[in-house]
Amino acid sequence: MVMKKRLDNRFSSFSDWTVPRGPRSLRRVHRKNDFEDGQICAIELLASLAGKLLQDGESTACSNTSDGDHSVIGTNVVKEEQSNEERAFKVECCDGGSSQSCDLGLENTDQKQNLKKLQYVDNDTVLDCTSVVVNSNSSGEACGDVTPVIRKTEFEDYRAKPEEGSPEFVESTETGMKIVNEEAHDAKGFGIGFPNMADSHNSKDLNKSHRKSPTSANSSFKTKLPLSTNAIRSSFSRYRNYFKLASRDEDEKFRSNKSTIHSNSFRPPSRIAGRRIRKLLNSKHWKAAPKLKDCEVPRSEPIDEEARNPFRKRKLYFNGERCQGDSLYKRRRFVYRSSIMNSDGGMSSESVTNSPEKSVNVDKSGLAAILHGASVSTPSGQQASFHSKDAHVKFSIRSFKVPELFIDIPENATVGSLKKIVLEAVTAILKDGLRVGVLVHGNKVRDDNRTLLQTGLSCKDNLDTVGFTLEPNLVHNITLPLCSEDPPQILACDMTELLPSSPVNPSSSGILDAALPNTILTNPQNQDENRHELITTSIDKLPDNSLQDCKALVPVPDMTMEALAVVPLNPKSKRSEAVQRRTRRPFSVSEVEALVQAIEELGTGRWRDVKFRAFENADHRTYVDLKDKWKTLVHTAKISPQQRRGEPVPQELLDRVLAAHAYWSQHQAKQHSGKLHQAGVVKAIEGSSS
DNA sequence: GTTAGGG
DNA sequence: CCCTAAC
Repeated sequence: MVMKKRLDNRFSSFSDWTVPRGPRSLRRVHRKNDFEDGQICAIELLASLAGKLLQDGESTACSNTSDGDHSVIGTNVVKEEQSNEERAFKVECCDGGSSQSCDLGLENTDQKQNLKKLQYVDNDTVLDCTSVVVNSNSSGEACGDVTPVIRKTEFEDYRAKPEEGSPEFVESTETGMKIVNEEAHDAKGFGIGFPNMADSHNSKDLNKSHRKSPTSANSSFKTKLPLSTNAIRSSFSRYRNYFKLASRDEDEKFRSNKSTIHSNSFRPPSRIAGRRIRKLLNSKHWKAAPKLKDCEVPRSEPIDEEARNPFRKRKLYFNGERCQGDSLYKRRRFVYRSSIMNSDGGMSSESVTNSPEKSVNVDKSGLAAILHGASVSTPSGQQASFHSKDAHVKFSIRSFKVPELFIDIPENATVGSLKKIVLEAVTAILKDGLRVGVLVHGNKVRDDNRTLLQTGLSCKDNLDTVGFTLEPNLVHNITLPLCSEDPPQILACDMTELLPSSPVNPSSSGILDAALPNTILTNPQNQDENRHELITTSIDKLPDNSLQDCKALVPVPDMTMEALAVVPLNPKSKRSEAVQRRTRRPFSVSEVEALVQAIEELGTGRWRDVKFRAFENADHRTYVDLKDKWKTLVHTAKISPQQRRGEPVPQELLDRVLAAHAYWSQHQAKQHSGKLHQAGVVKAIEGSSS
């Protein structure tokens, strides 16, 4: 009876929760679990957590009245008190974490003293929930007992979809990334998911229904990411791979159920928006330093600890920030990234975006290194023979471009501390070891066995087409201590230089397609000359505590997609250009089909609607993109097949394109497009194509 | 914020 | 894809 009461209470409290943004769908999913098959897990969790709390209680002097309240649970007094607690706890964990963990909180937060600790535990728990893959050592934190359970449920939850039954799925981040990677390159991946998309076209309400009742585990992750702010993401950094693994393709390409896109308040920052912000920032640079005061959270960590490792504090900070809800979300707009360019010798605020989308969509990330003025000499003796050992190609790298860094630092932090942070971040990025990837004409050369000659890198003329990428050494990710939160940052480096014996592992060449774990850099210790070269700005020696105020320094891998895009090899083109072009993402046939269908139904001139209808969850596709694609599609359909390039679009689709184009051209889609027309369109199209 | 169209 | 004018 008591139990029932408690449960009821708990459930009702759920509905009262007002978690800002994305978390909703997330919670929905989790709640579903609770109701259906998650009961046991939840209870297990509770038990585990309770046990853990008790253990911790010994040292924290927190009383365990949890036993006592069973008897009074039903009383108004207790109830009210509880609700307060709940509220408090809610604030603590409303980051959109699993409802399970929140449940736990409710059950175990009888003591206010426990709140703090609980919060800590819960945060860890949440983190672990999302990790699944990462080592669970959890650095001996209180979550030790709890995480496994959560992990299990979470894992099973979404596991069913992405990669069922793959043992390695849970074994390592690296594996996860690989899997993602494979999927990313597997056209089938999309094909599998597409049916859903196609189906949705038949029902305008589908999206809505999806939102109302997410059915795929993917959605949970989908929403999860958007939820997190940069700061949050940084906290989740090491789990990024996991996210990717679970949802990247589906989330990105398929129409998973994201409910936020329509919401202005929580619209996944589109690139457009990002650019806008970026532009804004460019003009305002550091003025937009976030005000973190209201975000401050009680720190459970000793000062000296913070001083010792300033970055650790970030975790706490982020945990706290996650509680900020909307304000936090809004505030993220003020978070900026900065990039360090050796050419300038300084750093410049470059962009502010931190779209979850980006994090999800990132294909390539890293640090861009540009090799300017690469010089290549082709020995005269170089013959056509691929085995010529005498021929040499010489490269020289003049500069590297460091990838964007995400820095979240309080206004009152000193410039010196900022410098130090930047330096540490950069060094940390580099210290973890990098792999070099070679790009030719923007395409990655995966076969290490190919010779330069074969690759076309033996002649000067082709040197401009060579690019290099620095890939994180994934091995490090796996061994990262839970607390250190310092996943290696990915560097996309673009140098015109190429080392013949670059240690690129062909098998892992796909790494770039997996998002790198977002990481907070810590303890950059290895600083070699080369690294220092990256920053010409002198860095004042600061006392360790000078960093005390540093909230976070995070390399933001997710932005990588854009930031990492290999810098144009052509030195003359735009080397100093801060804003880099988005990486090209050719539309797949499935996407084209979705687009065509949407146009057939909606007509042209309603690109926003088309976006929401057919690409709502493809964050990397803006309606402008769709419009442009349609434009090219129409053009493609008009030209001869011989003139077409890229992935061939089925003639059937092109026919539909022409038909739809013709129809809507005539019917002024923009004005009165409606359901009335739809039937006609389809009809006309059918007639024309048959 | 969207559209439309040139680049 | 980007950029912008126009709405």
